[in-house]
Amino acid sequence: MTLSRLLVRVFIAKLPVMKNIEEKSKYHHGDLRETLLVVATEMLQESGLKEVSLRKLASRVGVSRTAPYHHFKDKNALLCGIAEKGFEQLHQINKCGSKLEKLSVKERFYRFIHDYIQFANNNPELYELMFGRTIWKDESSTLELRDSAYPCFQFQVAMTQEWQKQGLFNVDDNALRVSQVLWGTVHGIAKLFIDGIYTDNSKIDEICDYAVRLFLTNSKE
Amino acid sequence: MTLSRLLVRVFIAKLPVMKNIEEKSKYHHGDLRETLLVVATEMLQESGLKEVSLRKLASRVGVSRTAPYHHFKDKNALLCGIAEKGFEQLHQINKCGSKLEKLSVKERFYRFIHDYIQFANNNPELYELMFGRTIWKDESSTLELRDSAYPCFQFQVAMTQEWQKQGLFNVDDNALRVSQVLWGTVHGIAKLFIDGIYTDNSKIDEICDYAVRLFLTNSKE
DNA sequence: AAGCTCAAGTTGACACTGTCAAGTTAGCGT
DNA sequence: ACGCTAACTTGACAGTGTCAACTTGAGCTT
Repeated sequence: MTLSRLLVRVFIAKLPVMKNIEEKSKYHHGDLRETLLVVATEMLQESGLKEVSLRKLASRVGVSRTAPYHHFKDKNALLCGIAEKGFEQLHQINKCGSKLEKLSVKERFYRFIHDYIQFANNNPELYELMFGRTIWKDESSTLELRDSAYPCFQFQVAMTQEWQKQGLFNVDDNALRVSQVLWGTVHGIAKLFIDGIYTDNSKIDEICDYAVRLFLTNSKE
Repeated sequence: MTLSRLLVRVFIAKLPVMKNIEEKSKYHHGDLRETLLVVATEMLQESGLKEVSLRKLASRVGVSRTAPYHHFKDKNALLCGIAEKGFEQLHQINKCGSKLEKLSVKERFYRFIHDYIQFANNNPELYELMFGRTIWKDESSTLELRDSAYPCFQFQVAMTQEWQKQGLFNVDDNALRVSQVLWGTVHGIAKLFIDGIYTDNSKIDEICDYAVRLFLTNSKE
């Protein structure tokens, strides 16, 4: 939080735009867009989605209320920008998990489910935003958001195909459909925890275990 | 919508509070609480959660901005009131589905999954409210809400136990955990549709089929 | 070097929100 | 007939997203 903000400052310092090293009298901010994203993400994770307001954000960054509008069409576009980065993170996690070749397929499958729900639970507000209707319903998602989210979705289908090949699921089944059900399951469990309906976080691992078990009792591997 | 509102009016007419049949000069509304719930539900289903504002609601009911505060502590309490009725509906659907004794267990299981997702899809805004963090997170749920939601949750565990007894799932497995995973799956799929991430509604049935298949390939029945 | 352009930043304003405090109305039981 | 009190009212406040109109200043052209 303080660190990430510091990194932005360093980044700013490197830009040719800055006249001198001291940050005084900076009518032009330098890289306001990036700073807004970073600070907004901080606010999101600290106090939740409904606490993120453009005005508070602007004042926290030290800029006027309407300055953000020169970098984001509206609030929704800003939120899409935050979510974008979230999808890159999640995609990264999935890629890492599928590369662990020392593990058996079953173990990798367990790892996927576990890591996914862990990510959601570690970043509840970000996850809420990434998969919430705020940014998806009514065609409100940005093009850039879709560009970062769709590869993440597709990767999950690809993983499912791999699991099918390795005998975890029937190869004849439609991979997209299987993946949609699997994703539904992890998404649903994650949401029920995040939204406060499943309240006992200490049972997360146990529930993941059961999810794996229910899907794999009949697998060949 | 028009019907439900009419019913309320009829209800009002029956109340001794009303001085005369014509609805003029009604400083005291009669049954404002119920009317607010009905009209708010209409607004919710017509235009979505974020379009429901106390002020619009009040003006639509024909009452001053702050009148609702004499029947609901705050906006959250009103929303909880709406959700309450939703849970009673859902509970009813589950009860009906489990009573169809002509069907086989497998068919009843399919029926549960299908009906659940159908309910969510037919009442997307209501479902969003019922299971959203708006009313659940931060201890914001009303006592009355919990009184209507918990039985609904428990019924799903009871159904799971029944399915275990009938050989659909291992009897030795913890029913609560199995039910949590099953519910996670239907909830997740429902949410992904409602929130606009799964967009092709014509594939709902197919996805339900796969969900059932993935869970039941190893069942004894 | 002077001047122009145009993105980046500014203030003021508007309509909307939830909610509180203080006042008014009228139905009920005594 | 009279008050009590729940139900309902208006006024006010702080907060929101967003638009229109204005200012600033960095960088290119001449």
